[in-house]
Amino acid sequence: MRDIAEAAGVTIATASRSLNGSYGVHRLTRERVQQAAARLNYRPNRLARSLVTGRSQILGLILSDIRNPFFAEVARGAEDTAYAAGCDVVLCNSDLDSERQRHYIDSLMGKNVDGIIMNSVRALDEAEQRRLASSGVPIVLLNSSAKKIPFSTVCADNERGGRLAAEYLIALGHRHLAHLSGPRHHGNLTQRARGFLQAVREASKDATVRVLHGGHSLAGGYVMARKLFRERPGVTAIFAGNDALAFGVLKAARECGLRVPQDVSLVGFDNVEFTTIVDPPLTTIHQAKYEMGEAAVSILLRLAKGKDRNPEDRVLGVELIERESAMKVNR
Amino acid sequence: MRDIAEAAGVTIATASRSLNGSYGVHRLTRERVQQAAARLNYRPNRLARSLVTGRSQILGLILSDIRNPFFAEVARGAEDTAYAAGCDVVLCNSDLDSERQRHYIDSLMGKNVDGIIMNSVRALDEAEQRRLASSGVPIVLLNSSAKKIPFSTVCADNERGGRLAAEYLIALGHRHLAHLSGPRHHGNLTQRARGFLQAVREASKDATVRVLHGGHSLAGGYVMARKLFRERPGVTAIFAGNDALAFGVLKAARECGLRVPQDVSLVGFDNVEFTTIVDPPLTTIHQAKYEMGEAAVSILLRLAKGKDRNPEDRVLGVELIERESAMKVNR
DNA sequence: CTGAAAGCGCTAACAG
DNA sequence: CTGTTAGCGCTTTCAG
Repeated sequence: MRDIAEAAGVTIATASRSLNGSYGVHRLTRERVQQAAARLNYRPNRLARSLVTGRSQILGLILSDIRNPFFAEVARGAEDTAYAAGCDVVLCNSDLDSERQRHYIDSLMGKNVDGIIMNSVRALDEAEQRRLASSGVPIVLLNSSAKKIPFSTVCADNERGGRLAAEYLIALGHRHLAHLSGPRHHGNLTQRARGFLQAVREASKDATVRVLHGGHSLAGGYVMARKLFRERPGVTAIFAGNDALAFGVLKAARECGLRVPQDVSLVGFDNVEFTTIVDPPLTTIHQAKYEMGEAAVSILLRLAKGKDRNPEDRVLGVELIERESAMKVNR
Repeated sequence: MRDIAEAAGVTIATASRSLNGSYGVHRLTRERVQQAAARLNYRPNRLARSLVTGRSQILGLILSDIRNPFFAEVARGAEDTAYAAGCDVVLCNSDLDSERQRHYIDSLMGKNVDGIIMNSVRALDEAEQRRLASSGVPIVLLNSSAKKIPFSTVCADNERGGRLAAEYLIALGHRHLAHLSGPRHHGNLTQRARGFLQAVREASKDATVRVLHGGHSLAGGYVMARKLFRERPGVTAIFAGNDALAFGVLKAARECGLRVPQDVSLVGFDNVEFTTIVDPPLTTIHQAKYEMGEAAVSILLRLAKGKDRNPEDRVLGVELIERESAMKVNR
């Protein structure tokens, strides 16, 4: 920058003013500076700028695992809107591990990030959560925090999604249900389970539902489904807490010689792209993943502006997508 | 930092030395400083440090689209090794768009990143590529650049993978083949096509292969396959340039009432997780995706160390994974 | 409208 | 072993 100031015959202060929008520079001076900048193909050092302004144009994105297509979609939505706003996003895979989450939070804050998106904060104890919330860095969570700690949140109406699945399966005549729900105390999955169970009870006196816990991805669904099929408890329909789990079920079913949906109906949650190409195409609860990323970033950006710092909760609608993995009960 | 220096009764310089590893601080002094730091829960400002050291502990990752499971896997490998080395990675989705790539390169360099991983640099013209290569920032590409521009590269042996697919299909008796190859001049896909075509020619005089170009993801494969099936050219086997394309083929086949592999055999490339859960499980060429991310970062880190700045080319092996989407030709 | 000067938080010579 | 002093590249008062 010193170079271009010299080349344009001004001081570095005027150069700075010319390059940024700040008013109060003669039009001709500004043009001279800009030309000099272009000629020397000047690239501003954003670190230096951040050091003085206190803002970094960097957002943190702490997710369980980017290999989960759900998160990939959220990440893309987040990145696109960050891009539009001139921000970069740093990607952090936490595996929901508290150690790793702490590391990232520290690291991000040391970089003066303008905000952080986390899919969950449950791995941290309450004191840490409280400290996080009051650190001054805008934070948005991708599940309903439900706690008295004032984080912003963006999430789908998980409970409603669970209800939708239940009502659908009950309407198809199923009475012996199973629900694969991933790890206990996993925010979103827990809410889906709650909605599902409530709706089943409300809809039918004689329905039974067996709830299994395990991993939250394909492998977990596979393991739980194997267990379920081995014990042959006569369930005719399964609601998987997410599509990855449902894919695991599909795999297990094929291996066990069970046909979906003839032998067992299956409903997932998320509506990831692959639901359309598996066989049978998966009936599932749609949630707006890309839009969640968008929403999270836009909240962060608003918060970072500094005006109003009130947390915001945004809940996105869900919708049953009927495909071919569920059918009327046939016994 | 001033605060903890004061609290420990030393100058800020000694504080700095105590907190970093630099030798030459009395053990007791160091301990005092560290305790003070802990007590005031001090968090170093990494931007300030970067400003003076010139290194940022940030890596850039410019990919087409993180929603592609292949890239998600690479990203995870990259992020894990970056994490182990105390680096952050900023995620950039380029869609292979040159404008967006330029933006990210500028932005990353403005942040003094220690290195950049790009899946391809073909969208940039040669002058830009050359400028990039000589910018001083370590760069590694995820395809073989093949150009005289000295980028480091990490990629699978794509040509060999193509050959493997060809030899396999020919051995199964197929003579009327099709290859879905994505966009023209897409580095990796082009190499796979070359290997495939060469091996077909070498293996059989009377084999024909129809090559189609189009998108490089599920939707593209779907469109190409529809076209192919509509024209019914009697092909008995398809080699898709990647698994996403193959999934598109599967979808199109189901819609057209064609059975895989009875009516048409299918081989993919990548071996993403979903190959195991589609029906039929996809026979494909495995490439080490996670390891590519690892390798890319480790090269970057070595280059960033500053010692030897020679570019490095790492090519990872491939392997045919036989599942159920291909069988002996039956006519 | 422009220049001079202070300083963001930290590291790295160079003395002592 | 520790303190003093520059300065990384930029923004931002405060004067003029």
